[in-house]
Amino acid sequence: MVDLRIKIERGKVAYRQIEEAIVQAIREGNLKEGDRLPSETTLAEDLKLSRMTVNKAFTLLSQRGLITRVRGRGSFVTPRKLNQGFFRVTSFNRSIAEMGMVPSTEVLESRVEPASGEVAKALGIEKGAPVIFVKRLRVADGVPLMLETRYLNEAHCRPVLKEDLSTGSIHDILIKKLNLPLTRVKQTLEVKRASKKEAELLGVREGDCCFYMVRTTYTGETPMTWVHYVYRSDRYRFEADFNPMEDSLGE
Amino acid sequence: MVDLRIKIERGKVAYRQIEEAIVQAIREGNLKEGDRLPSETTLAEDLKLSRMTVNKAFTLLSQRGLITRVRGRGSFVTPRKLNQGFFRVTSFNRSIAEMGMVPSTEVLESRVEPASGEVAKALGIEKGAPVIFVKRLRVADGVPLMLETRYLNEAHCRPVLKEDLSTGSIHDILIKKLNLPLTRVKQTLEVKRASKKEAELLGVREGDCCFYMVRTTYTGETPMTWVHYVYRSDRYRFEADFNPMEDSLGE
DNA sequence: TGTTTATATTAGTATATACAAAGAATGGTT
DNA sequence: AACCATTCTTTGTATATACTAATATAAACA
Repeated sequence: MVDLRIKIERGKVAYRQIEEAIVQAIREGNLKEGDRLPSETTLAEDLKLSRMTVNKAFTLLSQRGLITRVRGRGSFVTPRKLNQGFFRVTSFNRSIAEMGMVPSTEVLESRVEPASGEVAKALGIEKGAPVIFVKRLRVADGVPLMLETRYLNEAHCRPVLKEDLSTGSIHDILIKKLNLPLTRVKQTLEVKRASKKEAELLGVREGDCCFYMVRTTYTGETPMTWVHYVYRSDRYRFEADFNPMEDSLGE
Repeated sequence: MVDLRIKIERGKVAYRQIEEAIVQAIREGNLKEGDRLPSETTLAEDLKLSRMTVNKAFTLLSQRGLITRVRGRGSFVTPRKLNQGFFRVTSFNRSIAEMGMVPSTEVLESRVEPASGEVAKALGIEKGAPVIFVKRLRVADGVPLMLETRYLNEAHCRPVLKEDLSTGSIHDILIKKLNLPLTRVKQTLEVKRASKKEAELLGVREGDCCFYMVRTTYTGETPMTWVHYVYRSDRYRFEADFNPMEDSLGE
């Protein structure tokens, strides 16, 4: 059994502190995949809290997929791939943080260049018009997970270049700093073999299969960004949990 | 204030019944966007349950995004206008038709068998209980595209076996003929290499990368089907087109 | 009239308790 | 050894209670 050494401070929400402490323990390796957590009862006694408080923390961790609970046996750290909702646009940083890992970003390239025919078509601008080009490697706990190649509509997104692209999400910058609400998303997802360069950056072998997502985001009817994502398929999976309501699954 | 007319049966989990009743009220239009729900206290009194039980149901509904709770004001049905298309999954037949091809289906296997541990767990039934097993090859213009392995909750879906599984969608049969609305979908999507048998059926080489989707569909909180899909990744891709507003707002 | 103050309502959190249900461990019987 | 029943551990659910914090409402006041 692992000793968690959690210190509960008063004034803050207790079950969140438990949750956070366990996420951190997982992140730091003090809790590894398959490790058993203290039982709700013993942890409650240790922390001088009610079992229901610990129970609530465990329930939330279980809902996040971080732990698996089995009645009569105990609670265990879930071994799992990383998840991302395919039908959702969440920031990379947020989803990684939710999995209990530390996200980081390496900016590989970043410049203004004239749009190629393909880019111009995707962004609905004229060929040769300026676009912002950003290439970044997204990392979780030091492990490269995803390669992002992004083109932004320069006419609307120019101030992005002044921002620090190695920490924040571009998504957030557009919404919060440039006040460009993303009102529509179109994306496709397929499987692609890693090129030599992609394989090097992602730390896989050339020819390994990756998820390949292409996404266009719009403000109103104006395309703002066109992004290609290459995800390692051994470390990533897409997850969705939704209410289809009525007829959406039919045929 | 809307009268929910919920009837709590004993023997079933109470907070799930509340959850389900409210989801159904929303689906049937008895609760509309922005409508206020009864307060936790009054609903608890009505149903002769503890407030904490109602609180748990409301918390879950809030986590699912179906209701919004404001301390001091009450709980309200979340407006979903901005999310149209968010909960959509383009079905196999529809996407094939959209590409201008003719979908067809070959039923490979179809029988009732006792549930393995894994299947039992997925469907929330007892190991060894009967399940309907269906294996089908989905084809477009004569080209095999997807292999579907499906387990159905026999207790609820028995009449499915009388239906023609080579044309219609099983979803349609459940919804229209058995009156089992599919109210919730959970699915994961990853990349998998084709086994020898899968490769033969799909007409690809063994070890080729495929999409591998696992989907559980629910009627209320009861799992109805558990399906594994293996898609040829050279011929198939996933598309989405939706409005992400709500997700973009949150931090 | 407009503003402040007190009060009621409502969700958020925390506790203590109780029993149910699933799994593990034990011990005895055949 | 194999099998069965019993007991223990652990999570799952439900209840009753208490207090906090955000909001709304009503009353008091200037």
